[in-house]
Amino acid sequence: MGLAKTEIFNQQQNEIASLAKALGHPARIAILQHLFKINACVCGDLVEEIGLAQATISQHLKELKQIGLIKGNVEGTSVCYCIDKEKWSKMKGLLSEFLNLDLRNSTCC
Amino acid sequence: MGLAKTEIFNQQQNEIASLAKALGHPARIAILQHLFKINACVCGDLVEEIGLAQATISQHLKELKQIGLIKGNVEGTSVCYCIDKEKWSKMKGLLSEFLNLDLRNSTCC
DNA sequence: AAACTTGATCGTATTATCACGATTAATTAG
DNA sequence: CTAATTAATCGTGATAATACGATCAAGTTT
Repeated sequence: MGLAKTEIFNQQQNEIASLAKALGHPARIAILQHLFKINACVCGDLVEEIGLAQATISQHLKELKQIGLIKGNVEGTSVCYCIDKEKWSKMKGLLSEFLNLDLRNSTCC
Repeated sequence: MGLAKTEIFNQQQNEIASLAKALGHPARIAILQHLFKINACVCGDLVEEIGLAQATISQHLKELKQIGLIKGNVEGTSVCYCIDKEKWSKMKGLLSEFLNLDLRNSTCC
C-alpha cells in the first residue's frame, strides 16, 4: 500500500517516526547542518551549497517546514530559512528519550 | 527518481540519514521499544503485539537487521531478536551529536 | 512597463516503501 | 515419514519519495 497504518500505533510512536522520517534524507541533514552553521538565515544559497536542483531543494525545504523544524521568512524576492528552536528542542527531547532506552537489560544473543 | 543522490553528501550525513530512515516508521519504533521492554529476546510475538501481518513484520525486521540495529538468532523453529547494543550506542552517538547542534547562534526569523 | 531574480509549484519519470496473501524452507512433534 | 509450526521470501498492488525541467507568481531593477 505504501501507506503506513498509523492508527494502530500510539501518538508517541507516530511522532518519533515522523520526525525520524523527516531526517531520513541526507539532503535534509545537510540543509539543517547548514542552517546551524550559517547562524544567520540562509536563502537559496542552499541550492549552490548542496548540489541539487532548485526544485528539489525547495521540495526538501517544504518537508522540513511541514513538520515544523524550519521556518521561512520572505525577504523581498528571496526567502530566509532558519531552525525553529522550539520544535527542535521538542524533537531532541522525544528522540533522546527513545535513544536512551536502557541497554543494560537486554541480555541475550 | 526515487533514488537519493548519496554520492554528493559526506559519510556522516548519509549515515545519519540512513539511521533516521530506519526509525522512520511507527512499526519499527514499536518493534524496538518492545525489544527493550521484553529484555529477553522476542520472536514472532511481535506479530501479535503489533497488529500487522507476519510478512509485514518480517519485512520491518529485515530492515532493522540490515542496518544492524537488531540481531536475530534462530532457536529451533522460531527466531529470537534483540537489540545490537554496540550499533545502538553508535547510533545514539551520531544522532545525539546532530541533535545537539548549538541553538544559541540561530538568531533570526 | 519591461526585464530580471527568486523560489514555489506542476508535471512527470523512476524508484522505494508499505502491506498482505501465498508459498517456501527449516525445524519440531507425533 | 508425516504433520504442524515458524518465519523468510515471492509476487503484487497501491502509494510515497526523489529528482528535475518547465512554468508560474511575486518582488526588484532599470
